[in-house]
Amino acid sequence: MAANGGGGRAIRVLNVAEKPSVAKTVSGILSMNQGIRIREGRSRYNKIYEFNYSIQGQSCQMMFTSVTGHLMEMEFEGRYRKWHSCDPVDLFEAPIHKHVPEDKLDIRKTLEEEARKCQWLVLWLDCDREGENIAFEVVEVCSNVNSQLNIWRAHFSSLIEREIHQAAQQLARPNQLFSDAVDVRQEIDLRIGASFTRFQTMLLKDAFDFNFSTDGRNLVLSYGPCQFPTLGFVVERYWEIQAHEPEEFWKIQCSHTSDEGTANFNWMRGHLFDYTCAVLLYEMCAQEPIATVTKVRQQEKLKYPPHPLNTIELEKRASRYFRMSSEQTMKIAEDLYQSGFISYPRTETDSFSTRTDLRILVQEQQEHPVWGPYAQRLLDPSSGLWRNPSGGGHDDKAHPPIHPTKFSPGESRWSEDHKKLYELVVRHYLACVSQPAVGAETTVEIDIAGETFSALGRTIVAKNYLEVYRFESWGGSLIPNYMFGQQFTPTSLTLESGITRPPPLLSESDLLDCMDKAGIGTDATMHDHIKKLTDRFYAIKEASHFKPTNLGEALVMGYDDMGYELWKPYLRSMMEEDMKAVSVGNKRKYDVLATCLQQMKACFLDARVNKAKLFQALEIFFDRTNRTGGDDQHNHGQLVRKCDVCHDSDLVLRKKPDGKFMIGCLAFPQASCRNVIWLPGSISEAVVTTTVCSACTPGPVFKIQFTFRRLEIPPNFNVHHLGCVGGCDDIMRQLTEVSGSGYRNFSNTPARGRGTAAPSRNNSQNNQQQATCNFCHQTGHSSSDCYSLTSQNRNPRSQRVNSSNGDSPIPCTTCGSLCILKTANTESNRGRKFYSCQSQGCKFFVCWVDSIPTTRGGGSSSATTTSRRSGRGGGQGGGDVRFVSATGDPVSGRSCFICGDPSHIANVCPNREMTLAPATSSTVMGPLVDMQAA
DNA sequence: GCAAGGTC
Repeated sequence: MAANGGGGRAIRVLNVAEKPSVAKTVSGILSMNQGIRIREGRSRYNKIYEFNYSIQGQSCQMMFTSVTGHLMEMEFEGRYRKWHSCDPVDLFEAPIHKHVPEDKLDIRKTLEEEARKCQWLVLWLDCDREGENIAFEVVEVCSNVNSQLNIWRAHFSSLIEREIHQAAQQLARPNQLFSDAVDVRQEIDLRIGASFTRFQTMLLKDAFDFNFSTDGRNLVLSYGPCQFPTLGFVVERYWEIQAHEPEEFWKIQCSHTSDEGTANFNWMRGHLFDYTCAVLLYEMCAQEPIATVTKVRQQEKLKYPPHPLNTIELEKRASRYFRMSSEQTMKIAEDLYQSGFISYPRTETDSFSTRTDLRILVQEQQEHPVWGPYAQRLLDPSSGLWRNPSGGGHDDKAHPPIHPTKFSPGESRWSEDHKKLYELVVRHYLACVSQPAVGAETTVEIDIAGETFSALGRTIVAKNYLEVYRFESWGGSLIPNYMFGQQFTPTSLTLESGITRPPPLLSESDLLDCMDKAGIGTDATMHDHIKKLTDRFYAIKEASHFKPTNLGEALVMGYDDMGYELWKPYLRSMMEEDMKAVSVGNKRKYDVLATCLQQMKACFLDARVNKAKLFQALEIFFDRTNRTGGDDQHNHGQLVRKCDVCHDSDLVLRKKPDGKFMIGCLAFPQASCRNVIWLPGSISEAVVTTTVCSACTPGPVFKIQFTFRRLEIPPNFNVHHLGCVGGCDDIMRQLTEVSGSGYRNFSNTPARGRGTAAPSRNNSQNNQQQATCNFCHQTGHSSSDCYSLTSQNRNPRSQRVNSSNGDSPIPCTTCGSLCILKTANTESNRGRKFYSCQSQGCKFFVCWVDSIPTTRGGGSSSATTTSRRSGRGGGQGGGDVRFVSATGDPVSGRSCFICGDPSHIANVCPNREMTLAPATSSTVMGPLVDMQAA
């Protein structure tokens, strides 16, 4: 800032912070807590601090107050605020303004009163884009009552004495570009959110019988650029789980027990999906089961403490360690912050400023009965426990990482959640400034018949931070000592099977992670978006994991079927990039707004044309109602043109309760305009498009895509017609003459080709309450639980494996349910057929059909119901059995190592059963041979 | 009855 000349009369300076706590702290620092007076403001929370200060030699009488976040809200003007006042598409252009909402009026009043008395205004808002935008809101309010104000911006990134004084002495001007970027976001969020929310709510709410309780709340099917991608993550994972087809794999497991203990050796190949290959390798090992130690490596390993805590980490860890929801975490954290026990809880920063006195925070914790002794050792230089914390690379330049600010052994008013969260913040902080845990690791590799196995042993040499950070552990076990070149016989060598499992549903921690990576929401709002999913009945939380409801899944499915990625995070990411471009001056605010809104409007109109996709998706899960209010969009109407009679309101396309279409003035019946165009009664569908008629004036007159009922129009007319009602369209005129208008049809002639069956079709097709399934026509389950619906019809995205129609199911040897023949579509096994249990709880993989033993010479390659696992592996016929590979070739020229017969391999040897342990779900062949005894 | 962003 320019110097203002020294001395002279003191000027009055109004200082405004983003929150009361900052006003208080900064006032304390600048006044050095001397001569400070506190006045009440109009608002209960926002006090006014008065003190004297000198800025670049200029004496200042400082008035320091605050707002509470944004002072203003963006809103549609007048009639557009009412849901039925306009077509939702109008919201892309409807006039908007910023205003101070009711609950902020007292803050505005304080600012106005103070601003009138001052010459300068200094803005101490947070140093981020939102802060800059709030700064301009404050400027607007203050300038309205005092246009002479000299306006300055203080830049500070932490509430540290030196930095605050520096900020006060180096005032700059507020940055309009930063603020513009936020204006862009606000406007886009409002227009997209309101238009899509009204559209889908009015379209679907009454059209379906939502068979869940709304707890007396009004059902709103909201859309938002943050909430929908958050829902998208939940649904996508759910689909991934549904699409998962378990695949069996095989691995060789080796263990060795000596006087010193047991070592479990893992196969370096991990596991193989090819059974035959695994058996071959296993046979080789089992035939020459001498293990030779090929490598012994001992090294020191460090396990580092976590980075300092930011909001997302706090939420994730509270969810993981205590199963606390992010919403509850933030509520408790806010309370702890308000009462002074922890620092500001909404921060992206995960590294401490070098100027922070880290030790003083530890000193305070020395008194604690549980972790106090650790804090004492931490401060003792001879313990060597201290370590300057490493940073995680994030810095919002406004707040430090979350850390304890005041010692407490636990307050009497604290809930269990308060205690847990305070303990987490303290222990996390102590861990951050501690040395990493030290472990001694021993890796031993052995070779058996050319196959490599390895075992890991670990002992913890120094726990260090793990002593205080009880939430983390570092498992490890001792293994016997081995020497390079040493040979031994394994205690057990088994071929084991496993089955690939689908990923779990998203936990809150996973969801926060997805949002963080995709840039959905901010640290202060992420938990709100998650909560919104449950509030809107889009998702439920079960055992700390999120699962989409039918409603949530159907909405995502509907948009997905339209081909839109409105439920994916890309839109938000693009907006974020545009905002950055605006904030650095690379793009202009109005250009970004215009482009984005134009694209979104086109998308909205497209979505409306394709609304049948939404209906189809919801019909899968819910019954249709007979209520005509279901398609409010049509009842309200889509804009066709400005009314050419009253010249005030709009002419809109409407669908009447009897299914006929008409175009009427929006002013009717409230106002007197009765302008109406009756459309042919033969129309089955009509949707206003974005195409503007080039002939009709005054424009724009939007063309309408009509669909006619074939039997009700002459054969030489097309059933599809892009028509205009402005007077230029001869086809429309002829069709109106031929089939009459909807009005005449309604009163005189019953419409042809129409019955009352339409609603009942849906009722019977989708009634989930019935005991008989509407899809497979079997009793005992509803269609929503029908397997065929789950795997194919209901979710077109889970067709990674297709059920084969032509083959009969076989009984499951595990659960008694039915196993059905499927075709794999995985990369490694594409086209192979296999049996798999259809029971959701069982998921038993039976076998690859092409690997099932066949009778030599019989030539049959058809699938049998034999299960390898059951030990009835076709081996009853003695040596008359062989294995065939997927290509039909013999897999090996080797003899059976059990009986020596060259016609088969050991897996199907008739003598094998004598050596087999009873089949279990995880161990197939072992322990095959007790090697020590052998 | 709509969004997301501040914050109390």
